[in-house]
Amino acid sequence: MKRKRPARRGEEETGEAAAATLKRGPWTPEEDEVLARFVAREGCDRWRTLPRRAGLLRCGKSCRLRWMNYLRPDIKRSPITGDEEDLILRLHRLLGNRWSLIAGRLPGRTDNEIKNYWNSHLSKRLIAQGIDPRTHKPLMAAADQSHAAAASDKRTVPTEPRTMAPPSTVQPSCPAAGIGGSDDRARPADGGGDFAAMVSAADAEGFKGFGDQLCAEDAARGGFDMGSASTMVGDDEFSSFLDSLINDEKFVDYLVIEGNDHEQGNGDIGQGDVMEFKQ
DNA sequence: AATTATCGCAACCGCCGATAA
DNA sequence: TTTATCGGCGGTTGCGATAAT
Repeated sequence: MKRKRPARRGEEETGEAAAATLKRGPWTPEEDEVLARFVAREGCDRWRTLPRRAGLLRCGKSCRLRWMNYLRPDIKRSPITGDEEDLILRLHRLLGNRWSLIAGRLPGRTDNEIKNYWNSHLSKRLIAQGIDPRTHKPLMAAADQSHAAAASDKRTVPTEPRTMAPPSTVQPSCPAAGIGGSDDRARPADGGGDFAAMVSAADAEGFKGFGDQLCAEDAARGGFDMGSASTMVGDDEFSSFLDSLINDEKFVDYLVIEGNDHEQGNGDIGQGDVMEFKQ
């Protein structure tokens, strides 16, 4: 069930009243300079009042976005490398469309950049190779699955509510902070990225450590929630956990898939399954 | 050379959970 | 306890650049 947004807030920042006074559209170099200077001088703790204090005719959201996605000094301008692309693929398979979480693992990259790169490059390439970019499974199997899912539920995306980590685990977004990584909410992957199943599968195939701990605690609670998990074990440990999943052989090998599953149509990527993903 | 289609990126929109009042 | 505000997120749109016809 969607929560009704308070009208006042929307009117304030994005509504017609604001549109009459606030500037929109592409940022000018002058605006960029004003914003960058102001953030360097005053910091970026209160985006809502920042434009007024800085003398910008933009809404706070717009300023924040411009800073986060373009003006921050630690942003990489270079094209996404093969290694980064590989990491994006693995992380997307683990996390689904959790772009900020994915960006948190790629220093210098923003969630918007990764999202755009995924939508314009990687998802198309996967489709061309017969792989469903949402599930990372062969398209035929994915189609079967979604068909089955549709029969029981109109939605293919889990309707679980978001779980946001406490502020203590949320990194600041000012210059000193890394890019991305502010999303510790870590919902289960949208559309087929069933993280609990994935962790269990990884565990069943030899993954030990956090998988055991998280699954056991999850079982006790009656449901797995990666957001809680990351909070529960702390950022460093969660980070290590993620690293271990990313680097796990199972996910390294996933770049190449054997033809068997295509024929069997079960879509599962198990041990020995190798998914072709070459440029 | 002109027109149309496609692509990629920047920015916006609407929603959410957290939190201050 | 309730309500308003805030920061942050993912999804979507708009537009300029480029390619194709």
